[in-house]
Amino acid sequence: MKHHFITTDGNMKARWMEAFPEASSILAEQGSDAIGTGDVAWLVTMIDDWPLRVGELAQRGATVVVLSYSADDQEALLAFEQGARGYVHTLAAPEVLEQVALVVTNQGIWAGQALLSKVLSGSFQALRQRHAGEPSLSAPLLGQLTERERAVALAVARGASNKEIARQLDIGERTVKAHLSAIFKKLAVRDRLQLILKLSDNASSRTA
Amino acid sequence: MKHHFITTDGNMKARWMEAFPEASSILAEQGSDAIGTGDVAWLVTMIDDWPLRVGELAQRGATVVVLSYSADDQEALLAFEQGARGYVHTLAAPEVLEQVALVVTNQGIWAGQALLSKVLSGSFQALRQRHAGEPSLSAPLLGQLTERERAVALAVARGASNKEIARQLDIGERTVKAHLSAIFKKLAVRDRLQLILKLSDNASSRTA
DNA sequence: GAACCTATTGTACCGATGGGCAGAACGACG
DNA sequence: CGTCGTTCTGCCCATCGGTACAATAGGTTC
Repeated sequence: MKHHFITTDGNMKARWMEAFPEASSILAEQGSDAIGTGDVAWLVTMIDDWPLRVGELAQRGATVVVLSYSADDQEALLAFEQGARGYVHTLAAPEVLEQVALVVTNQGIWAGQALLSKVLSGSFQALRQRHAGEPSLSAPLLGQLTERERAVALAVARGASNKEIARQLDIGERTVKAHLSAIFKKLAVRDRLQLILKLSDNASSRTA
Repeated sequence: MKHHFITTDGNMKARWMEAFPEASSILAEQGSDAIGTGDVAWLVTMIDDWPLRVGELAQRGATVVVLSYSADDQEALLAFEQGARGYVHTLAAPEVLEQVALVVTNQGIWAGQALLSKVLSGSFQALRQRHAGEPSLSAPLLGQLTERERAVALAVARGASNKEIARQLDIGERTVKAHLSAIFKKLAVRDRLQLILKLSDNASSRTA
């Protein structure tokens, strides 16, 4: 496993050498033939078509880390979209670079804290909606319920109370509870709150 | 910061002990009281309601890593959806586990390569849309709330109970109720159910 | 300083919720 | 015919959720 630093001028930063004394320097104009599967390619964003290069390298089986002077979330996401495994500041300390290498070569990713929290908190929502269109999650969710349970589940998803559901379906409130208990168990949620969240996550693509 | 391995049988794998000699073993049936804020909770998917446990632990401020025998993207996604910071194979080597711990305790996430490309490429488009449009999904709604009320509202939107919110914000359950009453009045909803629906409605109508 | 907002917590009440235990009716399957 | 799954219901009980009626304390505004 080798380290390659791909730059526009072929100049290696001192701290790069410090972190990886064996690393090679590659000019952006050069081809990527010297980079093999499993190698780590460090690529700076000074290169005009760096996103393309990232994709190309990732395709070849290289582990790509993008080095950027800016801490731009959009840029980072673009990098990851192209298949990069890491996104680090160009001026990162040698110890950090070693840490990054350790992580990315072991199936991890490396990105800034701010970006990660965004990805985890916000974008997963959208991603789940994307997956919801497939018959993988949404259909099996309601599909594993009986007809009556499904009716109750949908009523709950609208925010109805047990009493309201009972009236709507013309059954006793106790029966609604019974159905709900079955639903909770089947869908592995603890209460109607979680059920709403679970359902709305998978239904928003169809109701919206 | 402690490491806790939560399993169905209480049996710790040898490599777990190797990676974290100080780690404790917790039975799935047991409560999570021994796990504190900042601790790392390693949770196996053998546990029936592991998604729920993940959410619960994450809510408590623990750093959750899901251990699974299968490398299932959907499962991993579910894990992260519930607030897990890592998703790693149950049979991962001790060195890998240590790396995972290092990453997740530093605000990083850990997941398999295949999933990451999916997640990040999806997130990229989601973030891009979001940044192009309004700054926040339900900004107008949350904007009329105080900082504390907003925190409570967001916790409710995740499906948290009053007790969980109290733990999370380190305040009394009674105080949570007080904030909730204020929220209900301001947003003109009758209960947390409607609040969730109102917040999620606002989110989907904007992205659609 | 008074008025006001915010955050915090208390006691108490009551309806809503979830589950345990139990039973009955019905259709399907073997 | 017996078993199983589904639907429906009863009673009881523990907990949760929301609110009314308070109080204390730290800020800001006028």
